[in-house]
Amino acid sequence: MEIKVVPHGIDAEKLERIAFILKTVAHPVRLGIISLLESNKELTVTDICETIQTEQSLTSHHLNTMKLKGILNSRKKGRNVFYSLKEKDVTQIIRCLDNCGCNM
Amino acid sequence: MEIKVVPHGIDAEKLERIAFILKTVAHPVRLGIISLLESNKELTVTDICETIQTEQSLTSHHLNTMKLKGILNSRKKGRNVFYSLKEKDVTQIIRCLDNCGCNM
DNA sequence: TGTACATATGAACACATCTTCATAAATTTG
DNA sequence: CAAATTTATGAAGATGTGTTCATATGTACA
Repeated sequence: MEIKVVPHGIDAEKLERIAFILKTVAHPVRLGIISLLESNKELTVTDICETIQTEQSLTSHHLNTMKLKGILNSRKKGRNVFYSLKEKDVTQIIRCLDNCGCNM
Repeated sequence: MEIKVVPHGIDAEKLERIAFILKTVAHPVRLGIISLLESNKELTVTDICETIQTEQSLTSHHLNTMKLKGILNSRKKGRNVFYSLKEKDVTQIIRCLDNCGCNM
C-alpha cells in the first residue's frame, strides 16, 4: 500500500520551524500574555503581572524568552517597558486554536 | 488606561488545555508523524519509521506519548500496530499552521 | 518449535525548562 | 541626593524531556 508523503511539502526544516514556534507558545503563562497582547497593542510588565496574576520576575522571564525567540517586541519609555506582539502569525495561531478546536 | 482582559473568555483552564495540546505537538518528529497521519488514515510503526527516517524505538516512544496524551488512536492487527489521528482538532491546528503563518 | 519480524518498554544520561529568590540596574520624584 | 518604582538578571534546585541502548513481548511462518 502506498504511503502518501508530505503532500504540502512539509520538509524537515519547516517541521523544525513550526515546532520551534509552538514550543515558544506552549505554556499557559505565555499563552496568557499573548492573548492579552492580542487585544492590547502594548502593555507594561506591571500591566501584565496585575492582569494575569503572575509574579514580576516570572513574567519578566517569560517575556524575555518570547522576545529572544522572536515573537515579541519591546519599547522602553521612562521606567516602563512596553511589550507587544511582533508578528501577526502568533496571533493567528492563537485565534485558530481558539476558534477551530482544542475541545479535548 | 484601560486594559482589555480576555475578550473571548480565555480563562486559566482553557490556557492550560491549549498549552497541553501545543506541548504535545511541539516537536519536529511528532509534527512529522501527525502530518503523515493527516494524509494517511492509518499507518504502522514501520511505515512511519521508514517514511520520516526515525529509529524504531524513538518513533515508538513518540507515538506512545501522543497516544497517552490523547491525540492518537492505535489498533493492533497481527504483528502490526496501526496508528491514526484521534481528533480532527490536531489536524486543524497543523493545517492552520501550514496555511496562515509561521513564516518567521 | 525455532527463527524472523514488529513493536514496546525501561533504564540511564544529557539536557532543557520552570520557578523562586535575592538582588541589581535604571529611572522618576520628592 | 534619597526613596520609591519598574524591570531585569542570575543562581539554584526541582522537574520534565529527548534520545539511545539493550532487551522483552508478541506474532507469523517455515
